[in-house]
Amino acid sequence: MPELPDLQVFSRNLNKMLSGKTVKAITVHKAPKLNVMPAALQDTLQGQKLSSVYRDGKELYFKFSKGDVLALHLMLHGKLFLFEGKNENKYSIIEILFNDDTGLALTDFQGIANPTLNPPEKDAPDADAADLEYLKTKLGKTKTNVKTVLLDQKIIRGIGNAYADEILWDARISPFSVSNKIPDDKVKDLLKSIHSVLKNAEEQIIKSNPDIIAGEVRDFMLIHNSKKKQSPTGAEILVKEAGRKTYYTEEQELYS
DNA sequence: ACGCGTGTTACTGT
DNA sequence: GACAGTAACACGCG
Repeated sequence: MPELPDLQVFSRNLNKMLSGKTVKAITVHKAPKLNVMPAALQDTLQGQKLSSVYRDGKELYFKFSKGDVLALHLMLHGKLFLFEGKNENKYSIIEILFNDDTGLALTDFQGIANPTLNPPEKDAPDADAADLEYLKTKLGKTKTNVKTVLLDQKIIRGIGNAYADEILWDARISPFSVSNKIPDDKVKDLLKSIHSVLKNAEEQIIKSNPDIIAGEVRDFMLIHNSKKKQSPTGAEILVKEAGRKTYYTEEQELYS
């Protein structure tokens, strides 16, 4: 369930806690989508020092001293746990044991969180880094509603269902707006909101959960929040059910 | 106690 | 081919 701001905070905390440690062993418990054989993964990473941990799109990247990267995608329910000695966590996907006998385990009861060794570089910019020209061009090319575009990881990476709603409310654009009908100055607002909503969320999470490495924090959400009935400016919050839920208000302009 | 929720892929239908 | 809609993964949490 974690989204970009959560992952950003996890990555910073993991970087602080783990970088500098050397890999003693990798154990693959259940990772049918892993792109290499478990033995090859172990061979590659064993003995390498963890140089840094960072976020890339919705994945956590663990970069090692020889340049290899292990990417972890948490999907809906992936959770990270630190352990000492032996990993006792249920639903383990993969675990990394370090030379000092501490380790990191990725778990997922659904079994869909997945590791990738040396993932190919992605074309789509991260939400943090997307610029206005790019966004204008991409939106101009599609008739899909704008929320679908924000969620499309091939266009812009890192935004999930909940933050898409927060961002669109912040920009006062209806999630059902037709992408190529949104005027340029509104696209500018949208980009501003992408950056500010995500940044603000990250700050809120750090403030309330400075050491978090798993789970999610969303009680500060203004619109995508089932506990709230009204937006901060007093409009009734509406909910549209379509697989994932979309929360919005009539304050948001519909371009169509 | 039971309903809600998150991402991705794969597939059907228009 | 573009786009919409749906199911599946299967449990933790409040």
